Amino acid sequence: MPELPEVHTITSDLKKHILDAVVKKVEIKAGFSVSPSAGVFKKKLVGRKITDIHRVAKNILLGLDSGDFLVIHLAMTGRLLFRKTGFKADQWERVIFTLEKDGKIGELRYTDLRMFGKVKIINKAEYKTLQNKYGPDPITETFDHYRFLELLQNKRTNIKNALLDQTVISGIGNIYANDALWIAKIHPGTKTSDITPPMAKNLLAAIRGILNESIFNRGSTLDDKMYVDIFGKQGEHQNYFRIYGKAECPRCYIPVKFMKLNGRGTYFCENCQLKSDQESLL
DNA sequence: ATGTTTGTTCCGAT
DNA sequence: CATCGGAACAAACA
Repeated sequence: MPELPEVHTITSDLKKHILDAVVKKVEIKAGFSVSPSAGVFKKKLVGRKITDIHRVAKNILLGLDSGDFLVIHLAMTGRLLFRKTGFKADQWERVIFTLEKDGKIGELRYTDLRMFGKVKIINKAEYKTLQNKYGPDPITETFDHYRFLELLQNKRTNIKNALLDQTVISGIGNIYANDALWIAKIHPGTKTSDITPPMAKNLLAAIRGILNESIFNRGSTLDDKMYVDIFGKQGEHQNYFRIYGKAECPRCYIPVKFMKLNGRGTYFCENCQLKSDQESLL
């Protein structure tokens, strides 16, 4: 479930609590695969110190003193939970990392219901490849709406699908794509070729605004409670959704339209989110 | 029981 | 040949 704000929240909390910790033990539960093989994975991890923690797109990266990186992608239902040793078992445990910091022992638990998430060790070269895969990060990189527009113009799809394309702009998922388009008053089905410079400018500002607001609110926890922070606490941003999951438009108070666009649930207001061909009539 | 789900990747189609 | 979009991945819930 996590998108950029949720991954950001987890990453910054990890940085506060487990930076400089040493990995004492790694347990991989039956039925879950890590990369490389479980044996190599453990060998590259046990005894290593975590010297750097940051986010790349929706990936959590833990830099090790060996130069390798532990990469965790939570996909739809992954969680990272920081627990005291002996704390009751969590649901859907897949990998347990035992850590020691300042003489204190704790566990970082990777749990994942659907197991779409990825846990792997990569080297420096693979880290470069990972970084290069992604488009600009809307909150950590400085780029303007001209560059954004250029990236969009290279696509032949609708704007919502382009926002979800991590090679165009990274970190946005379905929820924030819906809300950003609503804030920018752009119809999700608008062809990227119909996006004008003012639209790109508004949209980039909307994306940055909504992502930063959600980070302030420590991310969004939906009804299924899948996203929680490393201490098991829910986010608050679900209380501030604009159009995602809504029945009526907060601006127009008319019923929200729902459709499937590229297989993803898409909410929009047909009154205030205009397609560009309609916009030209204004 | 069938349909739905915050993400990504693979493969067939265009 | 590059790009797009649907299916698949797996499990719980309504």
